[in-house]
Amino acid sequence: MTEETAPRAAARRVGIADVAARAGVSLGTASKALNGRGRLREETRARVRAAAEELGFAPSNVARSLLTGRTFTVGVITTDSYGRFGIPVMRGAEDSLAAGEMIAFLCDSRDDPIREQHHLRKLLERRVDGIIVAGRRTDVRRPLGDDLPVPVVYAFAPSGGAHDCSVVSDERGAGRLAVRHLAKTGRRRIAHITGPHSHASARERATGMSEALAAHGLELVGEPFFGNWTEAWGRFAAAQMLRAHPDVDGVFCGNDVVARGVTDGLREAGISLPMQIGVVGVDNWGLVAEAARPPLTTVDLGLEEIGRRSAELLLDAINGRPAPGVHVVPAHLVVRES
Amino acid sequence: MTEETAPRAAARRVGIADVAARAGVSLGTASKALNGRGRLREETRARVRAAAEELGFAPSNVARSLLTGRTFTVGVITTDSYGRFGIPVMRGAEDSLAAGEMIAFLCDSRDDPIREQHHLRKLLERRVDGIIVAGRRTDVRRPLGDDLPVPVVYAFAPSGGAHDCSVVSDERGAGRLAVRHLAKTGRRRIAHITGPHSHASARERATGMSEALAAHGLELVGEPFFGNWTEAWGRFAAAQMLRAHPDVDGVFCGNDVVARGVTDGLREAGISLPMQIGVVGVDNWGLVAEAARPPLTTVDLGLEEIGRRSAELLLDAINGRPAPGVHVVPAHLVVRES
DNA sequence: ATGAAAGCGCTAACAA
DNA sequence: TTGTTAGCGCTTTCAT
Repeated sequence: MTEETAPRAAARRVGIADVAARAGVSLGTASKALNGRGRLREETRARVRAAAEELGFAPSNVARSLLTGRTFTVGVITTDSYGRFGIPVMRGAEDSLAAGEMIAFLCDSRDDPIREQHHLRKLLERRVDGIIVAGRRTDVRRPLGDDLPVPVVYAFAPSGGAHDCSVVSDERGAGRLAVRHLAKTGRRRIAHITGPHSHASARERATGMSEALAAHGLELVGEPFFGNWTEAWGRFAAAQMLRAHPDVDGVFCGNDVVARGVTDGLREAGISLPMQIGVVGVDNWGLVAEAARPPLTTVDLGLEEIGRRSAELLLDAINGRPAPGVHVVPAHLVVRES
Repeated sequence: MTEETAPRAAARRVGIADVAARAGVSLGTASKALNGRGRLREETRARVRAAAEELGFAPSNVARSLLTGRTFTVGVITTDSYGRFGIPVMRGAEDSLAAGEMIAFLCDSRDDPIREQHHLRKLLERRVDGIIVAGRRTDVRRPLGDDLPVPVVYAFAPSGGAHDCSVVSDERGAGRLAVRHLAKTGRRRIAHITGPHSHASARERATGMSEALAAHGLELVGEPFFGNWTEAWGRFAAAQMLRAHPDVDGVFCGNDVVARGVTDGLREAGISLPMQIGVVGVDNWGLVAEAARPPLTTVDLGLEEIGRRSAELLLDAINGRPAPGVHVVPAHLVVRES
């Protein structure tokens, strides 16, 4: 067998005992030195640290956890297969967690309650310190379970449980921001093209829109166009709208995908954007908003911030300071060219 | 304090000792009963199981791990912030891992080696059984570290390490499949619009394309259009191409985003698709491919399969059957209307 | 300032 | 068939 093909021998695991031996101290002393506890001579501390360094010692979190009862680990259960909403939320959560030296298990429940319970069990067996449940719809969801031994924070999709902690986006605020922008840029005849009426987000955004319209002394042109969250629907509805209300000068779209369809539909109908009609979407989904012609002005729901807040609230709860209730993360406008 | 506002008391953790007590057996017996080892009367086994069930007992994986040295946990380090490539790979990996009752820690290195080493250390401290490193470019990457105490599998971005195990997509095969499809549907004057020449994937796909063209006795029309992975580039290049070679009847695009730009560019130049020109992309990125007009025929690189294979190979390595080398996952054509 | 020893929750070898 | 016991790798009293 040549050097070339020989599999590398697995490195033996170095324990704190090895470090202690090399530094010529007892096991307990080594522990104190490495963790900065107890009273030790600075020289000893340094010697131990050096030994640990040389040996490439990585303390076993599992042994430590067994003793302390904390794993510095949380579980994130996402219902949307790492989709449009779960991803930014996860990224934000990881951000906050890393700051607390914690790390996250990722589980995808695919919206299946059975799978969700399975993952819950796996997480509990691993003694996570807490759990974040990230949904994909803004509609209220059933709690993960009752009487769980660890705190839970619901992100994006709020829990229906009375004492639960949820972090959600400001859907109404998004509608208000969008319309306020249209009004401020001089649009007076505003229409609305959005997704399914069965989605809470579509309804809430429309409600926010109505509030803002009223605040500006405006009225919606025609009825809202409820449809689905596709570009094709956006194009179709834009054409229809143009036929029914040729004098529209602003369109608030329920999300960016629809907005992109709307811009395409309008442009292909000979409208010049944003001169004749202003369009505003919701989501600030880079890929869609930036590829649209013109690039979309849109409302960012702050998904990453939802993730960050969720993780922070979870850490607080883990540390004995729970903050039950629904926490709303503000939305903000991202102005591009539409 | 009313029932309504009282915070729910944290449920006390139930241990195997509680189960044993309730079942009226010793601690060791309870363990055997629950794990199906040793010789026990079936009645006893049932009694213990029942007790565990009633108490909602969840065995502590951390205690078990300390003893057995296995955590049934792996780490996934992704370099692309859960982006276009990391996500499907992760989903596939989770798939395979769940089958082995394993669970994954997710870390996002953001392509920063410092952050990567930090995460590596955290994972090692938690005694993961193995690690998957998911990249975002197909270019070769530097190994995670040498002499690591656990097996590592590189997904998508192969490792440069001689004894390492990598799972990659078949970029050349993708180019070949695309051209073969164009040729089979009667296209004879084929052009190529793609991303940056600096990307290995752009070069490899072009190479595969050339091979397939040669196999069909065809020659590329003009030089390949190297640019960037954007729709705007696709539109621009399409117009340019049309001017230089008005008789083109097929375009192989380096990816779906470019392909979508190309279809828009061609359509807006008055070409009817797919009658006059056939277009094929690469990626099968649903969002893009399905929203294009017409929906894109494209090559799927099998990203989820890469994730699944990676996890399987990792599990094999963990179980003492490493399979070093570069494993190629085949691509396949997805026919839509373009 | 340092060492010795107990114990976290579980499994497995050995005794009964 | 069941009970008893010795650790897994570490932290943390309590002695020294």
